[in-house]
Amino acid sequence: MNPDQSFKDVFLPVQGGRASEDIALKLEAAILDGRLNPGERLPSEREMQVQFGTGRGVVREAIQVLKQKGLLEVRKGAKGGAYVRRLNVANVSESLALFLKQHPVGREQLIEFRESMDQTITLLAIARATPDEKAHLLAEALRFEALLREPKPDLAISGELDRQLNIMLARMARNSLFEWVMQALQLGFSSHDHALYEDPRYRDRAAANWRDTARAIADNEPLRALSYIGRHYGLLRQCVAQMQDSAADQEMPLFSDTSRLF
Amino acid sequence: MNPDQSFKDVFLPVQGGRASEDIALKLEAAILDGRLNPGERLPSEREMQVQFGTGRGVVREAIQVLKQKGLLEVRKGAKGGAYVRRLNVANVSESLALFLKQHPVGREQLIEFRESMDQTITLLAIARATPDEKAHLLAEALRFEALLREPKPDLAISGELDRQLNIMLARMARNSLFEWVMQALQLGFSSHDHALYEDPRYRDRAAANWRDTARAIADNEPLRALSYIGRHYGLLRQCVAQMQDSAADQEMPLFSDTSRLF
DNA sequence: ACGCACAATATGGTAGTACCAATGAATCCC
DNA sequence: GGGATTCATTGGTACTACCATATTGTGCGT
Repeated sequence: MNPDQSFKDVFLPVQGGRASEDIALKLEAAILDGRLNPGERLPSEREMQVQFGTGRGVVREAIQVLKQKGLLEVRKGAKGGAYVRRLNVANVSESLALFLKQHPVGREQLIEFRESMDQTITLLAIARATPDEKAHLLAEALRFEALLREPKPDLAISGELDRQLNIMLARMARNSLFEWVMQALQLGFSSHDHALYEDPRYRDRAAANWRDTARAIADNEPLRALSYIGRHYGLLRQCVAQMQDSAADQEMPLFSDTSRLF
Repeated sequence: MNPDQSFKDVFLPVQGGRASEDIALKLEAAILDGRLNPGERLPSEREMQVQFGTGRGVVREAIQVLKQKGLLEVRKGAKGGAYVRRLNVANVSESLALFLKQHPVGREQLIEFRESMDQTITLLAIARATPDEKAHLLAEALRFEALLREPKPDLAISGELDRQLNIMLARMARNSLFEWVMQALQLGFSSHDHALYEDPRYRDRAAANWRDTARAIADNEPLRALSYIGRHYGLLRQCVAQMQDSAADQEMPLFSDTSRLF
């Protein structure tokens, strides 16, 4: 098949009703099956307008949709235009976070889910990760612990490090799905863990627990590791329950006036 | 990240660069915090065009984005317009499926992930589901088995029933996250299970195994249930491996997982 | 020849208008 | 009173013009 021909096939006039959707679907299909690769640049809007035989508006709307999906990146100015982009988990996380905002899930459900994932991840990591990786995880856990023992630890940095530890562990499980799901959950809901390290009463215990977990993994002790995982989530449950109690009087104001929006 | 939430600002024209994004963010925020509820209708495009002080194009683009996100549903004609919609898992599944199309994950990784989820789900379901639910699951599993024992079973119906069984089981775990994640995975990747029921050599065994699993759950026998779960995925692994052998000439690279390290 | 300011150009972003298409409601005719 | 017709509302599309911005080229001055 002539690559030029297949490339030009993407930009054919649409006949159906919803022109912008058709164009978006054509472009998406072209990207997904490799006729358009990440980094490549689509023709300019005015050019596509001609090649699709439509107005510029529908081309723009199609580009908007694909941009929102994370498939395109649009730049202004000369040599600008729509560039094919490689998807990353952030798009899935965003979609998931949006969904969970309309379908609020209980804290306990979220903790429970993550706990079960972490258990599996830990077992897989012990079985599959290299000794170097395990040593590195332990070293990072120790660094994390030392950082949290500072008199005034930087919570932003420590939160990021905690996130990194989780991702590192998930990666050691040698199954991208665990890594991605954990990442997606964390991107939208790191607030709970944040609380754990904010409170000085839990901070040290949580950090020490991370260290023990990493050591158990490095020592190839699955049951001990699982025990520490359970302890981590036990602390988390205790912490969020306590925060909920102490902040019981703080009431969120209700927004019920739709008239002010327009 | 921090849009100005002063309520009066929504009346004013946008001054920054991306007007359509601003409008989309405003509307999304209004939907998420309840100022616009599912079923409600937004003003017409021409009306919003005036109220936002912009052209109609940017309003349309904003609506397109929110429609793509699943937050709006647009109808034509009189009494048409943009209606606020309640999100469902399908949007997350779609996003996940799109991501996985650009980051192909190995069959084994997918099976492994689902197996670990199913194990947890099964344990939770045994502990939490009512006897009625367990009896119902068993009844459906028996119906499923009977259907697959027909001389020429309808694979479309049986596939749907298998999906229903999985969702039912996930629901019995009393944690929506498991249900949603399983649903999201199934919506995009039911092809593997389909293969299991296509091959007559595996069909009967897989169906009988579903029945045994359901019975073990109904009998509150967690270890036996886990054993059957393992057997199910063992069959699935064997089946897809066999199909891969028989179609060895058709090679598809499953590992493009060469993501860079940070 | 070099470098910096300035102009030209390409391209997305926005505004505005006009018209088409579909849909539901009001109206009219039998 | 009921069915067909007309009408108004509203999204869908086309076209044009202009603005904002970023890259590229050009020319002037040193």
